[in-house]
Amino acid sequence: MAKRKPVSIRDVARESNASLTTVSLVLNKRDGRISSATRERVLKAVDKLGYVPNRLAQSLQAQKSGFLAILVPELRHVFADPYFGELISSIEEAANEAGYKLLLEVAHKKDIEQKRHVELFQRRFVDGLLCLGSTNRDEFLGDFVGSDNAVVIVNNHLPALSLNSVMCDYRQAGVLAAEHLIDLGHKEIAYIHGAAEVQTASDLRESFEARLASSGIKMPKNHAADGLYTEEGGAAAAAQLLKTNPKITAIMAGNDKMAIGAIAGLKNAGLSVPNDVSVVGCDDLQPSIYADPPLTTIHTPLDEVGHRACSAVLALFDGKQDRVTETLPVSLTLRNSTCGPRKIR
Amino acid sequence: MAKRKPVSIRDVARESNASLTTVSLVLNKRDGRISSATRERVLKAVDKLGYVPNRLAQSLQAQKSGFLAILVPELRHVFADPYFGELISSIEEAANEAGYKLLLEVAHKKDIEQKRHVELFQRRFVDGLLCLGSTNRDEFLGDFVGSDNAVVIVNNHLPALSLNSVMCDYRQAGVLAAEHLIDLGHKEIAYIHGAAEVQTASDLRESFEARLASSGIKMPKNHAADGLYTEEGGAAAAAQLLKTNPKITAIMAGNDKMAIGAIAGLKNAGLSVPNDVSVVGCDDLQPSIYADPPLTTIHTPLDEVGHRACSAVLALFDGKQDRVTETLPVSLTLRNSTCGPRKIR
DNA sequence: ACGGACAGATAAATCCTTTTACTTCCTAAA
DNA sequence: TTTAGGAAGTAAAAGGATTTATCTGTCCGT
Repeated sequence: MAKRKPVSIRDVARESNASLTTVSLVLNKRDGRISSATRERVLKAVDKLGYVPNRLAQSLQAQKSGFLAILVPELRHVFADPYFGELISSIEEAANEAGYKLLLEVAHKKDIEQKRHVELFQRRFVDGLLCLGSTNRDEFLGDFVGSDNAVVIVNNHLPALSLNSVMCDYRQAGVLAAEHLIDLGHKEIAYIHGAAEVQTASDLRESFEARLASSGIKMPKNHAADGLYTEEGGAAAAAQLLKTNPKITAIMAGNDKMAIGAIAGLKNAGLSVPNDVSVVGCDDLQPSIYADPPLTTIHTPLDEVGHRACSAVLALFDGKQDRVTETLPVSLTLRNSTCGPRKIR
Repeated sequence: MAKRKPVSIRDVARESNASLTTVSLVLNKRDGRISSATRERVLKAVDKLGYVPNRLAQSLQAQKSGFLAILVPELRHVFADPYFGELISSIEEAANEAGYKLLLEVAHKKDIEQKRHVELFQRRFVDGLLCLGSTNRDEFLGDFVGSDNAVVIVNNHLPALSLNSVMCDYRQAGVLAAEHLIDLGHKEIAYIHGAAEVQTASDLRESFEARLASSGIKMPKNHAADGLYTEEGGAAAAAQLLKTNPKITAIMAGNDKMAIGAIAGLKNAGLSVPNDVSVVGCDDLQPSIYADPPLTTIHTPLDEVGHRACSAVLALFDGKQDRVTETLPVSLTLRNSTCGPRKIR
């Protein structure tokens, strides 16, 4: 299988007895000044030779790659996480729509150390970058502050760095979740939180606690536990919380994953959800539908976030916009993991 | 924020009073014939100007893009599916290791109609292509047969098309699952299958039924139902199967997703898993661990598949290999969704 | 018959690197 | 003194497209 030499615009020019310029003009429909006879000749040659323009040459000349990169953290099987998956899917839709292709970038430590993330732009790999799962610890993102690179933080924001972002309103999420539990009559409420270095996680927790407080419900220190953003962590946290504080009747988790883990942990401890303990999640990803019981959770419009983030990064690249910070409203999705508190224990 | 003009090798040459060639030689370490004084001058200039080579120009000249594409089917939220996610993660690892970047391609119908998948190569977008979730209906893959493009079908094979592939042994999977249920003493066994146009799905089913048959266990037509490769489908299929054939004591599902759905469907119908009905899945993806009960399933080494598929596509591109068909062994992962059949009903 | 306008087409520059094929200048051997 | 050979370096081509500036003609008006 010898590699056939690909046809170039030169071959088309020769075949059709026209100049490179003419061929290029015809192909790019800037052919106002080309006679239809010539145009036909050129198109026939293109067809005959099966010519397709080499996009490396095009990009080199146009000074744009036509690629956007998606940067995800270096976690085990990160792409198998439906949170990232849903975002990626929606970004892909929008990118495809706009004629862009998507590059996958994992923030491998060694790449970051070598400033590969900056090279992504310098070396013309991409026109824009969408950062998923960023945390306050990702200092390398500072390299983009003040640069003219089109970078958008997706579904998060970093108070320490002035960067563009498109995200859900996690403060509103906290309020909605709190109000739901308050409305159901819960008083002894616990919280399973994700990593503190994720700003939206802090936002969620703070607003949740603040809303409880404003209704006179206090959350002591020992009513909070770290769920490590994993099912295992959620399960362990739930088990421990109820062991330490048997009076707890409801648990809010920082995301669906931990909530689902929490349900498993509670069941394991012989408790029934929601009859003994109500559980609320946050994200509303597909697995929450198939949880047992199906999870009551805060719906975050990740599709919308993905689409807007993609539009934003393109607007930035095109210079149509200078700065983007969008916050999208969330809502409560009621399923079967919550009910009123048990009367007596 | 005006876009700064990027530094090119020209600027470095000027700054260091050397020729383009010299700079290039130094940068590419083919500098045997460059004096160390000159080398130093060049490197200093590179450093001072912050020069990084433009990879579009490099790729254009080298006639290779340094990209591999991952082609996935056009399914809603395809990236949120942990099956694809796990494969993508492992492919990414291998690609990164080899210095390659990954491009995401969704097989959108309109793109396929326009032969965009072939253009991926013709236009030098990628050096190789990894096809996930392909089916016997994907006739467009025929465009790659006999071409010199580096294309690998990942975790599947297409009998109608002579293409490279790396996959798990789904025939062995069927045998292992069947033997497990036979060993437990089951006689009334049902099957929830995925799409018939997925070859490995047929392989799995056929070998499963054949193994049962060789132990004298027949599976009548009405012991099989389509689970549509979704949780919902699995749930519906399980419910229907048990309604029609109340004597069924075990169900094998074509993948974990349908198995988890089946468990939900059975529970919903008031049946207990595994005490009333055993359920076996196939894939061994993360959610199967957190199913309730944790799912007994066939472990398919997707990580290994991803790694090997990536190596294969690179070997093909480099011309080190002409044809690849690998089949990797699977194993049974025992969890709690199976036990012996209930005695009486 | 001459200048201007316009249609149709093209040569050459540009984007940025790598690589091939020299050119110079020395040194050491004959 | 010539000459072969090595060391150090560079001009130019190639890779494939787009775009700018320019060049022929032709036709019209005066």
